[in-house]
Amino acid sequence: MKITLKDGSVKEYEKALSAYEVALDISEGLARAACCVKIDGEEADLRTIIGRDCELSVCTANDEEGLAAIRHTASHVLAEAVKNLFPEAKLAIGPSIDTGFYYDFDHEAFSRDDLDALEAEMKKIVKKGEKLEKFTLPREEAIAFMEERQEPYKVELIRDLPEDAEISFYRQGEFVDLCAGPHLMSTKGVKAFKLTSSSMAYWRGDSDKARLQRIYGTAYSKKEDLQAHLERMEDAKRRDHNRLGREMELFTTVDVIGQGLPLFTPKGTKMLMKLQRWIEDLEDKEWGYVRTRTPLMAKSDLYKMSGHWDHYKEGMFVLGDEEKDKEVYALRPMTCPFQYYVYKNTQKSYRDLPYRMSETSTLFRNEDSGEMHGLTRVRQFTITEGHLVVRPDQMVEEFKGCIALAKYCLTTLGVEEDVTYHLSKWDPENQEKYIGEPEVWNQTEQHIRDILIELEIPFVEDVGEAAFYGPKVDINAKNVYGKEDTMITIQWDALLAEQFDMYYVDQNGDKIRPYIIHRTSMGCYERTLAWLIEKYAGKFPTWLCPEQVRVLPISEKYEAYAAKVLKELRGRDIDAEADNRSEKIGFKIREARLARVPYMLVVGQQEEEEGLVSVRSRFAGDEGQKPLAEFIDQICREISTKEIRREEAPEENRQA
RNA sequence: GCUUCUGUGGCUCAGUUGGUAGAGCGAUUGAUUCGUAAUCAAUAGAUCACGGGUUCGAGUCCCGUCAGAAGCUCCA
Repeated sequence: MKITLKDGSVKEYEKALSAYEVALDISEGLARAACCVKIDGEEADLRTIIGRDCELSVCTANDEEGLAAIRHTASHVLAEAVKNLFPEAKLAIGPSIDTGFYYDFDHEAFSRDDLDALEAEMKKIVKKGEKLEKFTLPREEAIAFMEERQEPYKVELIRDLPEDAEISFYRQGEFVDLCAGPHLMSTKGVKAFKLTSSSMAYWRGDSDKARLQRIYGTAYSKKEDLQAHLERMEDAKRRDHNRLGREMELFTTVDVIGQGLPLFTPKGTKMLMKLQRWIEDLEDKEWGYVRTRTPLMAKSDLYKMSGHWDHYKEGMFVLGDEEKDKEVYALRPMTCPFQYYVYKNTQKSYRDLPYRMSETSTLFRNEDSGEMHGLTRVRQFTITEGHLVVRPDQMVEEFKGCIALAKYCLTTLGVEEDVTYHLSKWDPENQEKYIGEPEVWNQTEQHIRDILIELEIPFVEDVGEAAFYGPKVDINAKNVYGKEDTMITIQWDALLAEQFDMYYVDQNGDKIRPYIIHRTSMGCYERTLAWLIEKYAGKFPTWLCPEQVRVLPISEKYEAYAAKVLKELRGRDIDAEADNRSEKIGFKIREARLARVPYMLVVGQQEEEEGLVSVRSRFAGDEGQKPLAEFIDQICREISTKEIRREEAPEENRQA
């Protein structure tokens, strides 16, 4: 029997032996560090008996798979600890996840004190260092075994396994759990762990099923790694837009105004206006868009026509009472039908297409109260919304154009490397959720796939994420805690024109149904701002800063000169302020830094005579003296969006 | 919507077993007019989220409402 190792070398053995024994044969150190193995690319347990030729690689805590095995074992240790301290708790499931692991229990809520007690109990279990043993049972015996132990959730899991599946269990001391593995050889390998939080979770993720208590934790092979992880979480907390954005006075919320309704303060508003002026100019002057302004509300009739009244009424703010009032209105949750009527205002010829409409559009969605979060999930938001009405033969080119525009926006914001592209497809298993024929779906999905491949954009495909009228490209970004949000979406719609009776007249005088692209270029202003705050930790590119230059006279004597400098800066559309307080200059510099102002101009006697200013920048510190005019030109270049591709920011500003 | 946790001056937080509030930063005023990470002093500012309850007495205990956080579910 020949076993090929990761480095290409080959080991030969007479008879079958376990993966662990192979690791031991390679080196004792490796055997000690080993967490699991991959046999011909398949993840497997160290206990797996190898009896044939194969490729074997041993995974340690440095590999994704190895770390997962540690965490998975940690979740079993947690389950054992829970069973020890709370014997009445019922076990559900306990996998490893990106950031650690969790385990769900049917039990009353766990407090922080409970978690601390459980952590202590886990330490005891790890110290005992029981060996984990794997064994399998035939289906009926497995069910009987878990019934006897009074674990109804486990019984349900076994019943749902395929008839021919091997049903495996792991035993550590007294504790036994249904589990496919892989696991460490002993609980001793769970060296550094922490229970981070607990919360409710639904059995099988279904809000109609039982409510369980989930305990989250994280585990590493070394204390230092755990420490580093906890520090990363601390850093994330400092970048969190919901905290930093308030601290920097970009936005606030008020109890009596309501949930999910942020107020933008002058600095935040300035940033939003910079984004808005930039994107509107860009779309209109360089990408051929026309601008619309449509009502924020409409009669219920419109939503009945679009289908929203039946499918989305819960998500809308309805004004009036259907029972009593003759007419009921609702705030709009999207712009689509409004812009369709702009299109329909005049008859269009094939020559008029593509007809690209864009609107800085405020939308309202009545999200459930638990869904709101900072600026990323709100009840009122503004989006660079647009609909392109195109001839079928223009569809591919226009769709490409929308992706190119989105990419350009991301590049200008300096975040193009932080996104992932998704092709969101329909779910053929669930056809009643969508309209249109399967062939059309498969065709359009293939078109989009071809476009992404042609543009050399890496992407993943998600089943069941499409809109009901068509597939889409979603561009997602992660927040500081690793949670993903959609920033930009571009949707292919070959169906809705029919429902709204939209058409154009072709060469032969026939009325033809156009296709529609629903798209955003820069996304939703609130969400984009949140993302920028976290990306740059508040140290925005100069062009986006609400305050770009702060003028600091070293004493009152130079206030006149400072005023002159300020006037010249503002005359060139630079956002500048002067700090004329009678504080020490060092103090004023420190404050400007804390406010994350990118440039400080320290002005005093010498400068006034020679027309110079002393420049300090947020990134580079003291840049020395230069003529005022030269400095102004430099800043103007830096804040011109036409010249921006990417601001060079020091390492500390980049997201991990 | 569900589960848990949280809610004290503008901000960050302290407040021990129930005895009617404290710090730092910030703000204001005065002095200082100063060259690169904190000049000195004084002053103001809190019905302890809101509404009930227990108690001789509640920031502290209980219930409800509102708001925030984490997670679940949802995001057409």
